[in-house]
Amino acid sequence: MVTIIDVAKKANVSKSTVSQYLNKRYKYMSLETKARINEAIEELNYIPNHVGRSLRQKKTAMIGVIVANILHNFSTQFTRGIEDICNEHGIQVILCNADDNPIKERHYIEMLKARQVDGLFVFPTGDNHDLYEEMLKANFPLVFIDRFVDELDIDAVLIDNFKATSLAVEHFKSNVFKNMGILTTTLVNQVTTRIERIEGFKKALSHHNLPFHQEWINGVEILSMQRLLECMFSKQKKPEAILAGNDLTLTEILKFAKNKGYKIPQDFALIAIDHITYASHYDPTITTIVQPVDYLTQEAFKLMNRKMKCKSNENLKPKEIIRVPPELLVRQSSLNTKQSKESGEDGI
Amino acid sequence: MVTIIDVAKKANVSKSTVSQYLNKRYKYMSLETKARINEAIEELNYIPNHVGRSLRQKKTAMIGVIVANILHNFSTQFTRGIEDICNEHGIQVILCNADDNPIKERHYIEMLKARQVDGLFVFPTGDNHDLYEEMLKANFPLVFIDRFVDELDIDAVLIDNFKATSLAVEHFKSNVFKNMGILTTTLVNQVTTRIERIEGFKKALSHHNLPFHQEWINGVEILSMQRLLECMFSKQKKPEAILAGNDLTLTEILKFAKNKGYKIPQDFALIAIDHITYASHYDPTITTIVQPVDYLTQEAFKLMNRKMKCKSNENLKPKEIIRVPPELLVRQSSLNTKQSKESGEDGI
DNA sequence: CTGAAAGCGCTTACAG
DNA sequence: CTGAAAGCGCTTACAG
Repeated sequence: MVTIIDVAKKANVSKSTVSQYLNKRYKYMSLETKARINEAIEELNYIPNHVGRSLRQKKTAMIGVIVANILHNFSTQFTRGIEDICNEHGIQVILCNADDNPIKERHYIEMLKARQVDGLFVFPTGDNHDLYEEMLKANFPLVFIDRFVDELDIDAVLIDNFKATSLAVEHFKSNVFKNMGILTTTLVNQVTTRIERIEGFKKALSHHNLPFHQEWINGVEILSMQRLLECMFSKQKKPEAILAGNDLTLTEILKFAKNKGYKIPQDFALIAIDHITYASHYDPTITTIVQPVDYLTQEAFKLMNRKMKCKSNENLKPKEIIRVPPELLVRQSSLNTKQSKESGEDGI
Repeated sequence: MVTIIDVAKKANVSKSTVSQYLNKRYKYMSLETKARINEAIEELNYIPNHVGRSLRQKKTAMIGVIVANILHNFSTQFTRGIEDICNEHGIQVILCNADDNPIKERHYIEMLKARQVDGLFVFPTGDNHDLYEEMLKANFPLVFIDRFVDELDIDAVLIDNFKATSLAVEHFKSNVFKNMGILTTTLVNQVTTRIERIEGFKKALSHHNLPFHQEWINGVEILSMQRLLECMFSKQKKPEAILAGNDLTLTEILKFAKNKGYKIPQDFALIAIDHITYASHYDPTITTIVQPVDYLTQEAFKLMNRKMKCKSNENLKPKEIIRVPPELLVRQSSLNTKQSKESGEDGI
């Protein structure tokens, strides 16, 4: 392992000077010295040890990302996006998957703090308020993604869930569907997301004077979804249109339709929130409401960057919740075949 | 920030003793000292700084994973699996996406080495032989995944491509398809994977005395696939069955079928290599050849672990290429509707 | 059973 | 314009 001392010896300077060179502080450096150091580095194939630097500088140029559940496509999208941006800034990303498990989340937060990451993006599982609060007090750069915690003044970036649900309801309405429901995943602690999507859906129904059916408004665990759907569709009165709250829910609904022989959109119309890889070639093509992930990651990074830069609490703005606007991509699954015969934007 | 010195002061011992405690070397430690240190740690809410430890111990308990292209589902599967195992061993994973770009790959390798990762899993893009060789010489723990480089003695873990392609060919044959083709992605440098799947396919054809059609055996860039498929299907003689070399290729084939109105398996049968999320509820359900990811990650970790443990070259085994056996999951897309009416294993 | 000292590879005032 | 010294937070022989 070649170190800064080896370079210094070879170039006949002190390690201080080599360090100046490495940090591009050329101001007072003679061209000749610069050239000699450069040469030594090349010859020795020297790569500065980031651990030494991190210890001394008390920063690591690493940030942690703890996703609640890596199986959601959105987690992967966010990770890719943020990694790209961080990479441009010389920051490395450590990815952790809490698996919807607050205990794992706690473990990762502690691990990442021990590793002295400069900041943390968390999709909070919602059960480690003491840890969050501690980090907040210590002024540790922390940004929540996709979810936030009401009681804590921690910044967050997330989709505008009210906009998303109302886009869905309006689109269903304009396709002359009246009786609609929403299905989404939920865990006991993910209060915000669940409340927002479900509340947003209810609000939109009432705003548009659409009938309200409590039994079609559900947030349940993935494992209960087949049973719930069977139950819903065994009744006399069935929903005409369903909004899937996320990609994993969509999978369950499609499985259900396939197994029971329901045709979409003839038997029920369908919209899914989230980017769905196969949306444009599924049969039928699937109407989706997508998050502008690029914009979202940019905003998230901006927030983080500001926090990483300011050391004192003083120049901090109050809690900021950034809501990015979702977009409706109309395809076949949500079109009323009895009313209109046009196909989706990139359909058949 | 509380350090080991704060703990030492509070517990009235030296920092050496605290360090012994932290490293669970209790052998010569009085119970009373132990209790005092434990108490001090609790009270101060002390978390040992991993950077200091890393610098001193010359190891970081971090490993890097550089995937060639994160869009392949297999990359995500591998990452999840290896992260789980590493986590059990107290190792953190840093994930990087080379985006099929050797320049990015080089950049990441250098970055991760500067960060002193203890080992590296790489899905090699195939164009940084000098770097690989350098690491090999330096006895740096390096394991290739999914691909390997012929000329270099670097261990690798990958699917048995010959088995995979022959499973597909045999299954097609037993469904009385004769005229089959293979389509897969390729980049100039991914020589091994491409050769193996294409060679394996050819071998299986000849082994089973099946007709060989050079024009149906292709490895091209994703962006050229639609054009290629159009061309293939515009000819008088069309393939009866197609093997998709991976998930991204499958997407292109499904898009093509959808856009051109081809029915699967009536117009052509289809098998895909890789785990496909929607395989079991797509219409038709899709026959796949999946990699045993758990087994694969375990083998990969075992190799890595062995390399991380032995310092000298001496007790190293010669180059090891571990090939994990793929599994065929029969569903509807590959069944000959003219011959048999049974449906897939988990289909309608 | 415990502590003083050295050192991991860097950076950063500061002196000259 | 360059270098000596101190120190970041740990661990590890070694001494007692």
